[in-house]
Amino acid sequence: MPDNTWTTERIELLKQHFAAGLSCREIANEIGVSRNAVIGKLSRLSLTREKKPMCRRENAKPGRSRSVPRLQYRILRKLFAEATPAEESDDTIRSEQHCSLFELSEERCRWPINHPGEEGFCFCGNPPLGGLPYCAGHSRLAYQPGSRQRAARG
DNA sequence: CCCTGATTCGC
DNA sequence: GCGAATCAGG
Repeated sequence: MPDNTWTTERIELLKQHFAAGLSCREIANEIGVSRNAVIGKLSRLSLTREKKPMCRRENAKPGRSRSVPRLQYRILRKLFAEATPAEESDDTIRSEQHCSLFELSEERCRWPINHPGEEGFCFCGNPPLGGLPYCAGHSRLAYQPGSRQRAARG
């Protein structure tokens, strides 16, 4: 399907879906392109939604709002994600001896796998380094300054 | 954290 | 012209 980009047919679909009130995500999913592609094309066609999906710079409240740090937090998150692509993750570390909370011992790595409360939640269980609660790989992970426990294994 | 639309900028 | 990256907000 992805032969040519923005054939007249696709532009037609774009306009129709846009007129139908579909979100850019849905339009993109329907046509088979990325969301940014849809938005970019719409902007190029001067078809931006000038309605009120949200107002830019509407925050006129003094004091009660602290929406500044989130922006930087988002950027930092992406920066770390890029700066640490091949970093050792708990997914990379082979933990063949997963154990539950009650099966933990001094001989088992206490690194959590998956999110607490989740169905697959357990612990690494690998043999730890001397004096440390984690195995070699997870001890290294624990010391990573920027990477908190990104235990999301997918 | 997720999402949205809008703009920028390298290709 | 295209769209990923980024920005700006909910």
